[in-house]
Amino acid sequence: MSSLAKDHPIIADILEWRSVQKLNNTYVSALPEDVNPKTQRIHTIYNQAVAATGRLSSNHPNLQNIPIRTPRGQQVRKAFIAKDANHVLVAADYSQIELRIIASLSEDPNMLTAFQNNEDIHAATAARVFGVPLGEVTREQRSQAKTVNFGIIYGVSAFGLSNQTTLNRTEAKALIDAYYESYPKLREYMSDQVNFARENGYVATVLGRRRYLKDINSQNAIVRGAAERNAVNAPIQGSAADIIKLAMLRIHDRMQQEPFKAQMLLQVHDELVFECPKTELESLKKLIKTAMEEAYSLRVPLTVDIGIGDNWLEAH
DNA sequence: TCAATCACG
DNA sequence: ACGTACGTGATTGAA
Repeated sequence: MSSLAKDHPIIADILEWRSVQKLNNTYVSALPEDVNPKTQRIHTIYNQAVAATGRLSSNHPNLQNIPIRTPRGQQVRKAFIAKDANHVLVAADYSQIELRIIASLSEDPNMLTAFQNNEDIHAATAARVFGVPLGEVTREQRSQAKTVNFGIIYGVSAFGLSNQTTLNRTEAKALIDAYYESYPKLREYMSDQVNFARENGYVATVLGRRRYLKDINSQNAIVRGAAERNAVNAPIQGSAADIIKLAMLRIHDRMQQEPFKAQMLLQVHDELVFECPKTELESLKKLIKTAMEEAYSLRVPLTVDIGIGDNWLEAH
């Protein structure tokens, strides 16, 4: 709760101490213990049947939550390096895959147009909800639109949005209302998902994987509300998981065929990390980008950003 | 053993 | 009037 930081200097000090403590105890001190003496590498375990949406999860150690957001955290990520000077790390991540999926599934014309025109979706959303030209969107407006875009996927309320922003509850409600005015078919799609779940007891991803929602007709409004948010979120998060898994299979197949010496090392929900001999770099990049972008056809393009580096931080 | 906290998407 | 943003895993300290 950084909101109290201005009330007394000790608040900021405590928060900083906790953050340093977290980074040290969870990563800096712990990860060296996980280095396999034989391979001199850290090996994680990917679980295919843990997450309710169909995502992978990672443990022993979790390599899907390596820090990146703060400068100290970035120093941790920098420690993940290619095996020698002849190799680099390649990081390939889907751009806005969950919003593209909701645009495609809802068939909302305005959101489809934004992605088909390859617009900055958060700026485009801000322009619509605040009724200003795209070029006049302020940093603050884009930031608020971004928060709503993500919140929508989770089923945020005006209360939740007001806690997440500087907006009060009335302003947050106005923003959410303006959002649904801008993307009218989103609301329709979301209520269709909830109704489907009420009648069938489950929702499904693009590949047909189901999440059963036993509480969707609960008498308890709190429990029912959570299930309703799951009904909206699970097909989106789960379809993204389906799509990256298809991409991983295609990439693996093609790497075998060629064959490439490069290795697929990590999956972090919308990102794949590879270790690649520098000699293979250009052809591998092309393979990855094509396979990921063509893994599954939606009503909008899927786009993938690829970065290269001696370490995982630089590869972003 | 469990809840709180915080790291990630 | 009610409570109130999805999915994970690791660490910590109280019960």
